[in-house]
Amino acid sequence: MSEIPDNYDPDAVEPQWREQWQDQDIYTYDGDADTEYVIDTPPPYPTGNLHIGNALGWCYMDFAARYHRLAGDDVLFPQGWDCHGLPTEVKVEENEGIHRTDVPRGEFRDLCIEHTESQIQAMRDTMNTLGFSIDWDHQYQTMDPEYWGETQRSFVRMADDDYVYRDEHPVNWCPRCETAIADAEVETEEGIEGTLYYITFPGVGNDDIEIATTRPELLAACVSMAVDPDDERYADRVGDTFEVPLFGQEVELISDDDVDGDFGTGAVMICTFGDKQDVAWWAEHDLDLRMVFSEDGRLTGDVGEYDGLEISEAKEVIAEDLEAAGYLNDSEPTEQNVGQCWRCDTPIEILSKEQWFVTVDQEEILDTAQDVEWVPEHMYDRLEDWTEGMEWDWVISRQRVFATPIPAWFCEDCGHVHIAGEEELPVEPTDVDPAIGSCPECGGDNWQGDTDVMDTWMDSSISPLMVRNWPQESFTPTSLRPQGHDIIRTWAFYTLLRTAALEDQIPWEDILINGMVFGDDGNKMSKSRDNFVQPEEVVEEYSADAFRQAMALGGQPGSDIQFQWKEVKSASRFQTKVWNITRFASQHLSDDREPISDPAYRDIDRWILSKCARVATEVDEDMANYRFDAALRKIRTFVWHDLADDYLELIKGRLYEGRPGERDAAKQALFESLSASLRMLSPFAPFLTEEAWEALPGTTGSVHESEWPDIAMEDAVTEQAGDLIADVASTIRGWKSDEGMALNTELERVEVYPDAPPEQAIDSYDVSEATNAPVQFKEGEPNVELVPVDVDPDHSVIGPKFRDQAGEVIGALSQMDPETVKRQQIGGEISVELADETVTIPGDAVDIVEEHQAESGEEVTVIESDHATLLIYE
RNA sequence: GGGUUCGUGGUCUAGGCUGGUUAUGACACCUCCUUGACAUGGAGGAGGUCGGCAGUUCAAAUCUGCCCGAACCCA
Repeated sequence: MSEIPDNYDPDAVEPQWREQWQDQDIYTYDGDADTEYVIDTPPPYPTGNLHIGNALGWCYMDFAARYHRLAGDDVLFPQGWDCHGLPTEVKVEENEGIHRTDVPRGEFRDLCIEHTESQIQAMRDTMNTLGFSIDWDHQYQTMDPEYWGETQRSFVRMADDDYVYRDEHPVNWCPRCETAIADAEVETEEGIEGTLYYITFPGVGNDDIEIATTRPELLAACVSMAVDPDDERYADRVGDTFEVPLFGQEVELISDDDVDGDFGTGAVMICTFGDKQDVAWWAEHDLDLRMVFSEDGRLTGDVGEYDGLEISEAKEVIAEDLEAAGYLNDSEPTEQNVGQCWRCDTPIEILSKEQWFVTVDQEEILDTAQDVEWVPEHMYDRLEDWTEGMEWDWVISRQRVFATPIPAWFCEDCGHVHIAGEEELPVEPTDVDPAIGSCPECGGDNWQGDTDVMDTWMDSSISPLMVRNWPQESFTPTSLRPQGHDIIRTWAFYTLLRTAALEDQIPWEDILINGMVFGDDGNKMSKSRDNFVQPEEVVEEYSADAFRQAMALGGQPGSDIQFQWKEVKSASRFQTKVWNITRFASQHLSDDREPISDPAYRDIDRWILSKCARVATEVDEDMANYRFDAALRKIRTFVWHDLADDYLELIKGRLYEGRPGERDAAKQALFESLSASLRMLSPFAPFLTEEAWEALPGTTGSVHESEWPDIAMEDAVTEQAGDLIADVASTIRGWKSDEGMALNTELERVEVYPDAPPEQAIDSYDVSEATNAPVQFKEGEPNVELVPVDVDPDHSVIGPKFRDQAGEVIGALSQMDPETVKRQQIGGEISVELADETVTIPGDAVDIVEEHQAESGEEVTVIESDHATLLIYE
């Protein structure tokens, strides 16, 4: 016996274990076990705030990590930080009141690093609060030279294999961030209000033509015009020449299938570049290149008086001038879709720039993706759609500062481009000259280090390699990649590409896509809707364990879930229940209890152990398949209903006043089933189960270092017997409650007539104790009137036999007198009269529902329970 | 416009792939009950045309098609 607190107080318990676990290093990865489970944890952007959506993903990882540890795997649960990027630069500029060009590059980088470190600390705190079993010895930051040096190595190797190349090509350009961005970083904003202008292009030696455009500011970049080849309005105009209004260049009308004849006037101008379609036409028809935008989004070059105007200004001024000059015929409001920078929502432009690219080999990426197990399966479709729709290679250079430097130099004398050798990495080419010394082309030594840096996805897309200690160790795929569906086209896509290119392997065995977390009102969480919940709030009000359970039960992994306070509340109640069960057990168990080799188990002991064994097997499978919702539900049902409601009540008699041998057997089964329950529950509620584990006499160490239950006690016959006993006990309990009796009211006797003859004699000891009544299990029929009350046809027998007559047969059966049906059933066959014939059905095609009824005046109460008829004598 | 997912009592959710009695559980609601782990508990109850329409079938929440509605991705 031991004394443990009456109440479970998570506010006191959780912080204490949090600290203790840190000292104990219980989540440490050994690295030399036979079976491993390695998580390619997402490196979040250090925003300083781990929001509830992140928390859902981390809960899933932690459930998997803790489960695999119990299952005996050597688990690696690392944590990285994707530090580089524009938001930090902007934040630092804001905080310091500077522009990034105001200070030397190195100094600006240092400010970014300092800022990032404080942000990481805040997020680590939240992760620890929520009890994630991260191995902090395996932490990485992409801004550390040890990391970005490897990003550079991956760049160098991919350049050697011709995946990386430098070229001039149109790229998406954010004029605010003043950098190239990849397709994946462009988001299309729908329904932007714009104006559609109808503009006359004077014919050169022929009639004028009218085009419609939303972007008059691009007239200076106009290099051609196009119509649908099937458009009869322009059938004989293709090949004619026209003069671009205001700017004067002459352009030719061409035809192309991609022109939408129904839009505007059916004629469009082609500019370099208004959008991707322009790029396609430009390439296909070998048109001129007229770049009129600067990197900061102003008109420049051959634009005459409009030089220096911002795009939006230029649009207005040029429209006015067109009108004044008589070229503008009409204008009307229109809705358009605009590509925007995903970081700052600025409409992007397309500029032709010399940049670094990574080849997108669609086939290689899809082959790799197909070898990965996608959970849920359909998420693979998203990747396939995106991959097949890729038109351009991945532009990886960015014109920024806080990112991995591109390890390359340009020879100022001859223009030769030199890429670093692996041995000189990590390298900041703007600070040092290449190891090669003089230029291999011209022998000069005027090197200009590349000031461009890499897309941050170049860092994070090697995360599985880095987790696997690449390149020191040969790469074997990690076990799990968890991530949100919003970054399938980026992180998942790039990682597949890179691992295939660098190591010709899959990056991970399984990819688990988590859904989004909505607010309690079903809407997307937002501060303005006042449905915004921060994980810390939930911990404060209830507990981290309750939060984790609510996340698990929100829905099956992959689907979006709704955060619900009521789930947290019910989880919290369950924890109280678990605590009380543990408290009860601890009152009866002692630390010096020796396990008995051959306990004198009664039926109900074998029953709870058999159930427990089956639950452990089922939950094991659910956990392995990432069905955390189903797993936790099964554990809860078992603990609450089988263990607490039924088993505990049934063994109280033995525990309080049983003979020693039988009492010890009950103790042993109680210990086994509770200990197994705590272990199965520990991935979901690590704090509660650790506290309970410690309180439960007979356990040692941490529950998180224990093993998955292995109870070889599954036995269908015993379960059937136990189900009957539990059924009888709870039926009597329920009846007493209905009758307004105390639960311990003494009864003269209860006779039990099982519906199906049990395969073994039923042990009535515990149920008699629990109900305070001698319970006798009888064979045959009770000596009370048995009244057939209903006919229950078996559709699966009658259906196939009578096919389209089945409905009629079932209808007729239900009209028959149950008494008559029963009499016939005893003879083996039942004849059923249909509208115009009589059919015979086998007796086993129906069940007769019968009720036992006490004849009036008898001193007995008859109750039908799930599995038996009970005769209660008071 | 294309693709994916989803629609189950008041709310959230399981089941759906593999069609067959009374459709799971939680929260809320109503009634009753302090019994030696637990009133943060226990016993019982009410509440559903499984989005709609058609089809396949003896039989559809489940399979098929169309429609309506929602979310996400892409154009």
